[in-house]
Amino acid sequence: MGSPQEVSFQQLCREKQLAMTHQRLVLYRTLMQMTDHPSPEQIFDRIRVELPSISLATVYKNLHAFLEAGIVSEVSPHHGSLRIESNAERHHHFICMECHTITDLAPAQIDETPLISSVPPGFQVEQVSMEIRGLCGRCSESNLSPPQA
Amino acid sequence: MGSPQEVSFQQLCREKQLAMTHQRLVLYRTLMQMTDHPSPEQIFDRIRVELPSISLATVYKNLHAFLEAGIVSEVSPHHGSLRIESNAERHHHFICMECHTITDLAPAQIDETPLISSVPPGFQVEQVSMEIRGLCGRCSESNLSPPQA
DNA sequence: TTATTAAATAAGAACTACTCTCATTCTGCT
DNA sequence: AGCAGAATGAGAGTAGTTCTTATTTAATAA
Repeated sequence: MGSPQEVSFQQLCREKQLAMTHQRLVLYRTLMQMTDHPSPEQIFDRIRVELPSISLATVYKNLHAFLEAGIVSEVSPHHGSLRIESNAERHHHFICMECHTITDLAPAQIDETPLISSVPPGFQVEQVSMEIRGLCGRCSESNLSPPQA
Repeated sequence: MGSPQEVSFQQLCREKQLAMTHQRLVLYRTLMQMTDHPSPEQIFDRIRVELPSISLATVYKNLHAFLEAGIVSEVSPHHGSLRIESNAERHHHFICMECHTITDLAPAQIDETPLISSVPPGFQVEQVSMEIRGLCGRCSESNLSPPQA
């Protein structure tokens, strides 16, 4: 008992107002080891080796708890459903984290060479796309307004 | 019959080796009007106003046909399932269009100011992320190898 | 340390987004 | 017009995710 990692996770839970359960500790340890952007199912499969009785719903619920607490983040903000792009012009996107709408951004002159150079050898680049995440005008406003009856 | 749009869509279908059906024409027209990155369900709801008997499966099938033909494209390459990011360091992603794996890219020095300036007024920027789509090393290789028994 | 209370868990039902199957209809060619 | 292959509609089937509820567990107070 009391490995450095376990101690720091206990602290993290206290900070984020989360109860420190055994399941959460194992999930946390597993996530820190899986650096390849796993899906909930992949995480579940790996955790079950160590904790055979854990439920998939617990994995999902705690992933959401960790996401809300900022302990981990989400790579793809539109995993819920396919989104179609009919604008063939080169452009970038603004994604609202609240209402999930996607707004096209006017094409900006950006030097992408340093980015493309960071691609490992053997990989084939087809398309570069940039996205900004945040709050759209509408959601930004409604978040500002004080809670009133 | 024979509006300019209809004629050009007929041509497009011929180029892409797709039969020109009434459903496809209406879908195409609808897509060109919806510039807000709609989901298949939203597209279906809108098409049904004009074509009440169309089936959702037809919308999905033709969206895939249009995607393959390059008539439209897809905004989010990971809509299939949630993907977790445990790397808190600032970095960007390479997304393999074949096997859907996500590879972290080493942080590159890029001037993002022109991109951030393109955000409409009233929007709140929280995070800028860049992704490169293409083929990872492994998929790149297996695509090159000649088809043999 | 134990009692209390609120929160977390396991299990499986339910729901949503999407795909498949197949009988019928339509398109493109002759 | 006639034919062959492709597309459609309807609904069943599947995968990923969320909800519900009874039980267990953690955090706090006594």
